[in-house]
Amino acid sequence: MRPTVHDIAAAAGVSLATVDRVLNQRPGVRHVTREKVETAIRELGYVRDVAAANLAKGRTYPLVFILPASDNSFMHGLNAEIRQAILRSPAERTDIRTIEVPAFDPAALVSVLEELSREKPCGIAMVATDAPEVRAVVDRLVRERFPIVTLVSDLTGSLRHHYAGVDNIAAGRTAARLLGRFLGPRKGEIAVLAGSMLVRDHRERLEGFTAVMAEEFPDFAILPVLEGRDDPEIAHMLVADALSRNAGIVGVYSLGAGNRGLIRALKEKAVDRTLTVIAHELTAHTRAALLDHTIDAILNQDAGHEVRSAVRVLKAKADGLAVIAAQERIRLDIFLKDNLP
Amino acid sequence: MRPTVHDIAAAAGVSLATVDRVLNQRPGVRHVTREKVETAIRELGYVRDVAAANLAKGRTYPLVFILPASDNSFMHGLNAEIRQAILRSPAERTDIRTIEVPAFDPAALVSVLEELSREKPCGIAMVATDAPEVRAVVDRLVRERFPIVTLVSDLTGSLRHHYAGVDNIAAGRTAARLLGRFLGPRKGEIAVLAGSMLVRDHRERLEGFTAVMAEEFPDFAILPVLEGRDDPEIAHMLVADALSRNAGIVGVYSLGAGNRGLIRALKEKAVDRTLTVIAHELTAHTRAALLDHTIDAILNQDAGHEVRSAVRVLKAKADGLAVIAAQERIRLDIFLKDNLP
DNA sequence: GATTTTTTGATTTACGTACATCAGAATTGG
DNA sequence: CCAATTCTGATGTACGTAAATCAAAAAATC
Repeated sequence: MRPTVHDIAAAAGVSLATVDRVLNQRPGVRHVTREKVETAIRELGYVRDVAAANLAKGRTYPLVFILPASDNSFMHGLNAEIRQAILRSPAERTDIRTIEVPAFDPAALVSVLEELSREKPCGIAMVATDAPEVRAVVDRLVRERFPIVTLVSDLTGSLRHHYAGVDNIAAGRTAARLLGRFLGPRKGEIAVLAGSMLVRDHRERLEGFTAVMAEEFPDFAILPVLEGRDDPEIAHMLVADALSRNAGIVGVYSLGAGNRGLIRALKEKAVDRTLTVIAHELTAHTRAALLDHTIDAILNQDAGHEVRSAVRVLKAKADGLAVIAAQERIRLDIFLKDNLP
Repeated sequence: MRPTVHDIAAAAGVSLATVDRVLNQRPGVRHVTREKVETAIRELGYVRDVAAANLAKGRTYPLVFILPASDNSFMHGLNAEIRQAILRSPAERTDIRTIEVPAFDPAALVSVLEELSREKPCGIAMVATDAPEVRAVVDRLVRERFPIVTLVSDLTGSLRHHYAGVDNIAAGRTAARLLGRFLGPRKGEIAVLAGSMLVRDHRERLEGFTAVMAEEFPDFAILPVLEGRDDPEIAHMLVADALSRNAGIVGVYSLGAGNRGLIRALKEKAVDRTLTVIAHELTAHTRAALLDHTIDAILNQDAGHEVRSAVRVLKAKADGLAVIAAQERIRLDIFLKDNLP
């Protein structure tokens, strides 16, 4: 049986009230007495029963998710997963709210964070825009003991407690190796379609991708990056144009969103040649394209896992508890035609 | 605020005691009264606060994990993860025990299950040996309302509530596509190293593998399966022998354990030729081999996820609650050199 | 209609913790 | 040594549920 407050009161030779004062850092305990209690806590290995404590306190965990107002299927999926988490709120004692901020707008993000610092939710999950001024506020909030996790996109060198997202450099490297190996001895050019080089995840994917291509598959030439702004129309235009003008393209890496346009361009322009294509994010469109061999592999991050992980981590941090690191690691999913969920 | 028992008592116009009788299916409630209460429960959307209930009941979840006594690194890892889960028991109110049974021995498994049916744990997780007599007991236990999940290896056509493991046919298919694509236009023979064809997971992996090879990469000839009994020594001998005698081998698929022996054989015999190798299970050895290019890809199932998922599912089933299906799906991890954890 | 049986209500205690109150003890300052 | 202050103990209530007891009411049986 795990020890209770009564046990530590008895062991320390003090009353329940004193134990309570120590546990909840209330004033009015002499230093020596506090030490006695803390010793007993350590020796008996007492850990507060969080469920009982939450029941007594009527505690809920007010959490805020800050998301960019981006209209792409990944963000829609992320939103949907947050709604699912909200549906589970009663059982998990969470109270989740989302705030939308303009995408790629550090100032907007900063002002939202400033405002939240007054409101005092017990945790913040944010899709970070990677800018120094954002890092500054985040670091300040962390020092003020706000649990903060970054979601999907991390904040370079900040003090955030946790990052619930994939390692995008590793993702880019993986894409490069898959593409290089799939292409084998063929030579040629490789087109890269990104959303915007202003986004950290895209920059990192590209960085990992070019690094491995250069190190291990130097026979391929990487064409200048096409920036599709995560928009299917623009992506379609850019890719169709590139394919028309350049017969030497043997591979495509799409590291952002807007894959609907990419797929359309591939179907129009690449019927005759065999192109190897790797894309990010599993959606209805990319799934269909994988099944009909338009795409060869899909790299994916599971938004549901990311949201659930963020919630678990924030709750744990709010209670000062440890997390299971392996459980909270967000994995890069690699989907081929054969292992689709 | 979510409704409590008091609210449904008031709404149904009955006393707390009656509500309690209905909720905990105690006798002594007239049919009409029970219906009134159940209507109120539905209309108010009442859901029992599991934490409070467990506190009141002093409930713990006695769980049993039945594992084969196999001496390979995957099973050691699985055991280690169960020990981790046992360390978390106090916080999770679980009470986990493991039972070892001889591997591939349906009779032993059946007798353990029979015994457990008397002991009445609140859930059973088992690495199933796929035999009709095992299925028969499992189905009987499920009908007697025992929560049962299969772990790592499933039980064909049984009524088990859940399978916490990967889809091994999909794993084999994925291995085939990776191997086929990595090999590209090269032709040649492919060696397959398995543990034993008596194990369902190995059979399924092979089935998936040969299916995709035949459909999509018919230019490769698959050599007769080498059965290494998951033993590094035997594996080493078999693979070394195959490589010596057959210069046409271009690829190797290792779908079982004993990869230490495989790796040794590859380093001895395949220095001169470029072999493409795909193996299962990420261990210290396979990881090192992936990093030094002896192995090209590793397929993996995360034992930690499997154990935690099994525990979550069993607890939920014991309480008659729903699980988050997407969360409990065990994914096939594909590791290249670049996305190792 | 009286009796037995079944159903229902009212009340209490408990789980482990939080939090508040008040009285009494120990300590400190003068 | 007394007063003021600081600490500590004792006690009670609460959270939402479980489980038990006993009395009272309702229904079923004869």
